[in-house]
Amino acid sequence: MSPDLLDATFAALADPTRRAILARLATGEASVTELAAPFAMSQPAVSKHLKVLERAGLVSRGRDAQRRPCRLEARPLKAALDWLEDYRDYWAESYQRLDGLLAELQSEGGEGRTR
Amino acid sequence: MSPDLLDATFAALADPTRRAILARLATGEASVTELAAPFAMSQPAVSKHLKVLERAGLVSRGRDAQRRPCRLEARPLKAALDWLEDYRDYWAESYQRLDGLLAELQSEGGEGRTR
DNA sequence: CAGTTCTATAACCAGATGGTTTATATCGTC
DNA sequence: GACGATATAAACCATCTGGTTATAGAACTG
Repeated sequence: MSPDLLDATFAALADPTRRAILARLATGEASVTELAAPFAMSQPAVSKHLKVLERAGLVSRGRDAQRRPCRLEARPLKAALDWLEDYRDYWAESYQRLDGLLAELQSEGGEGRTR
Repeated sequence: MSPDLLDATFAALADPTRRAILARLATGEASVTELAAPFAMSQPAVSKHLKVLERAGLVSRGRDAQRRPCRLEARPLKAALDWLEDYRDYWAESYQRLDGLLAELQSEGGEGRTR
C-alpha cells in the first residue's frame, strides 16, 4: 500500500471527532447535518472533517436531492489494521517469533524519505 | 482507553519516518544516531520524532552511558488495533452483523467534544 | 419565482507539526 | 581537564490543522 494512503488514514483516525463520525456511519448512511448534530461545532467544521475522511478513502458520498449522504468505506481501515498486525507478536506470547516480521517491515523501513 | 492516548497513537503512526523508526525498533533496541542514520534529515529532527513516539507511549528509553537506547512499546499499538477490530465486519463477510459493534462505539460516539 | 434547507467555499486565525541551524549538556577517553 | 561523541534544547520558519464567520450554490417547497 502506498505510504501516503497509510499516512492519510492514520492522520484521519487521530481525531476523536472523526472517529465518532466513523462510528456513527457504522450504523448506516447519514447526511452532513445529521453527522454534525451531536457536536459542539459548526457545520463547516464537520464538512472539513468529512473532507479529511474522504481524502483518506474512509468515506464516500452520494447524492440524494440536496443531501450528500456519507457512507463508511472500510478498506483503508483494513490496510491500517494490516500494518498493525505485523506487531501483534510484540504484545502476544513470548516476545519472540519476529521472524516473518522483518521482511515485511524492510519494504517501508529503508526509505530515507525527507518527508 | 482514553481518547487522548488513541489520538496520540494514531497521530504518531501518521508519519512514514516514525513508522520506519518503529519498524527498526522491532528488530531490537537502538540509539538515536543509529535510528537517524537511514534518514535524509538531521539528528535533532529524529529526536523530535522520538519525542512524539514517546508521548504516545510507543517508545521508552533507557540510559547506557551517553546513549539513550530506544525500545519499542507495543501496548498502544494493541489499543489502536483493538479500535480497528470493531470495524472488521465491514470488510469481511456480509457487510451485516454490526450488532455487537454499536454498544462499543456509543461510548465514544456521543461525546460532543469541541476539540 | 421566493423562500428555505442542505452543503460547500472563502477568508481568517491560533496553535501544532516538521524541518532547519546553533548551542548546550552529558559521558567516556586520552 | 580537554576532546570527541551522543543527545537534548532553543530559536526560527513554513506549512498544516481545526476551528470560526460569512457567503454562495444547489435543490426542494410554497
